[in-house]
Amino acid sequence: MSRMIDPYDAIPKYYQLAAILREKIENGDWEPRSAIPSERQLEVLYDISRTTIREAIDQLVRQGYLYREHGRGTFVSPQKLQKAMLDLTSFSEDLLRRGIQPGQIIRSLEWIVPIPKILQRLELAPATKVLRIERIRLGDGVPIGLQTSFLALKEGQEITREELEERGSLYTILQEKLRIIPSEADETLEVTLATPEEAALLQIPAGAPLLLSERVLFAQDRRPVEYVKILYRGDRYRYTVRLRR
Amino acid sequence: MSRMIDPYDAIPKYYQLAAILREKIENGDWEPRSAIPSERQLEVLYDISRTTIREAIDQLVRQGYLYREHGRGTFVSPQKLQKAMLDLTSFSEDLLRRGIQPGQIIRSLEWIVPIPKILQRLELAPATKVLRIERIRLGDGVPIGLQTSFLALKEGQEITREELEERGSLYTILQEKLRIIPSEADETLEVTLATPEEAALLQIPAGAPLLLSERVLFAQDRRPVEYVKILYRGDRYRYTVRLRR
DNA sequence: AAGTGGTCTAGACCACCTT
DNA sequence: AGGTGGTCTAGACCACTTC
Repeated sequence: MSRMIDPYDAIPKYYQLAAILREKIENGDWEPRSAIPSERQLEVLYDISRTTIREAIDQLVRQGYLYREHGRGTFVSPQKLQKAMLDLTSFSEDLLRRGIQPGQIIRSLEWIVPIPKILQRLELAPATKVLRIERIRLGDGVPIGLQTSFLALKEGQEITREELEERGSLYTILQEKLRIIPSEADETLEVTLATPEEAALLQIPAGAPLLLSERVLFAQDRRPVEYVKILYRGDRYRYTVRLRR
Repeated sequence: MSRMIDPYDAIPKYYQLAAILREKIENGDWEPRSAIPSERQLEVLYDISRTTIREAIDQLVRQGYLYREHGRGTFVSPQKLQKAMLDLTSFSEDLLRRGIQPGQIIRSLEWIVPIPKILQRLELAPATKVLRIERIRLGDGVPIGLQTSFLALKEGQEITREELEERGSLYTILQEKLRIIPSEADETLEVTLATPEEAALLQIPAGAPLLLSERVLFAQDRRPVEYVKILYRGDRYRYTVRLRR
C-alpha cells in the first residue's frame, strides 16, 4: 500500500485522499478507462467515511481525472499529456507550460486616471486612480506581445518596479504580497492590424495581423482587480482554452 | 415564503433548493454582496439537513452565484447581466446569447477518410471514415464563419442533411438523437489571412484577417466526438470566454 | 441478487470572525 | 461567547447495471 491518510494532519482528509488518488493516476498505476476501487472499498482501505471519499472523488471528477458511471463504477479519464492544465493562467505560467522562457521589458509603471470604459469595467468611480503597467512580453527573448495592465488597488497597496522585475509575474505579487487571489476572468479575443508604433515595438511590419485580448480579472469575492489588454503577434502566438459544460 | 421543497419529487432536494436560491438571486430578492441565511437557518427554513444544504450552495458557488467567507457567511455575487453564461457552447447557442439570429448554409455532408492529423485528434485508426459537414454560418443573415466538422460516430449512428436543416444545431442532434452529451473541449485560436476561396465564401477581400478556431469536443467518458475548424471573419466576430482557477 | 454510484439524515467537532 | 462556514462520521434508502 502506498501513502496513507494522517488523521492528525491539518490538511483535510478528503484533500489528502484526492492527492493520493491523483498520484496513482498520474503515475499510471491505474490504466485509463479502468475502474478505481469502489467507494465502499475505499472506505475500508483508507478508514474514511464514504461522504469524505465522495468529496475527494468529486474534486478529481471536476478536475477531469476521473469520471463516474451510475451503477457501474468510477473510471480513470484518458488524460493524455498536458494533465493539470489550469484554465486561468498568467502570461508567465502560460509560456512556461509550453516550454518557452518568459521575459519582459517594463516600459512604464505609474498611477493614472484611465479612460471611462476601463473605470467602468473595474467598477470604480470617475477620476479614480489606478496603477498602469506597460510591458513588452518576451518568449525565449523574442517580443510576442504588448501588455497593458490597469490595477484597482486599495489605499496602501503598492507594487514597485523592482518587485515586478524580480518576481516576473504580476499574479505572484497579487497573491503573495497583497493576498488577492485571482479566481475568475472574462476574456474577449479579436483580430486587429498592427499600428506603426505597435509594429515597431513587436518588430513586425505595420499592418500585420494581431490577436487582441482583453481580460477583466476578479478576486474571490468577485471584485474586479485588473483590466488587461494584450496584443499578440499573430505569427508567434496561439491561444488555447479548455472549455467545460 | 416562496416555493418549498417537495420531498416526494424525483428531483433531488439539493437541486430543488439550488433552483429556489438561484431564483431569489436572479429576481434580486437578495442584494449583491448581502449575506443569505446561514446554513443552520436554511436547515430550519426548508427542513433539510445541513449536508444537503451545503451541496446546493456548493453548486451555486461553482456557478458563480454565491461566494463564501469562512466565519462570516455566504454572500450573493454581484453578477451584473450575462448571468448563466455557459462555457462550452455551440455556435448557435453562442449567437443566440448575443441576440443575433443564427443561420447556416450546408455546403456538404458526407462520409470521408480525413487527413491523419484529424484521425489522430479523434483517436481513430488509420483509414477510418468520419462524417464531414461543411457549413457557412450566418449571423442575422450575413456570413460570419466557415465551419468544417468531422464527427467520430459509431456504427449505426447517422445524421442526415434534413435533420441538420430542421434542428439547426449539431449539439442538439448529438444530445437528443445520439445521446452523446458534450462535456468538455480543447480549443485553440489563432490569426490567419483569407485565401481567395475563403474570401469569396465570406464575402470579404482576399487577404483579410480571420480568426481560426480548432476545437476537439469530448463526451462524458472523454471520448473525442468532433473535430471542428471554424474560420471567423475578423471584422464581425469577437470570441469571449470565462476563465476559472 | 449483488454491487455500484446518487441522495439524504442527524449528529459532531474544528477554525474563523464579530462583539 | 456565539455565530458562521469547514470537515467528518456512521449510518440509511434509492436508482442503475451486471450476472
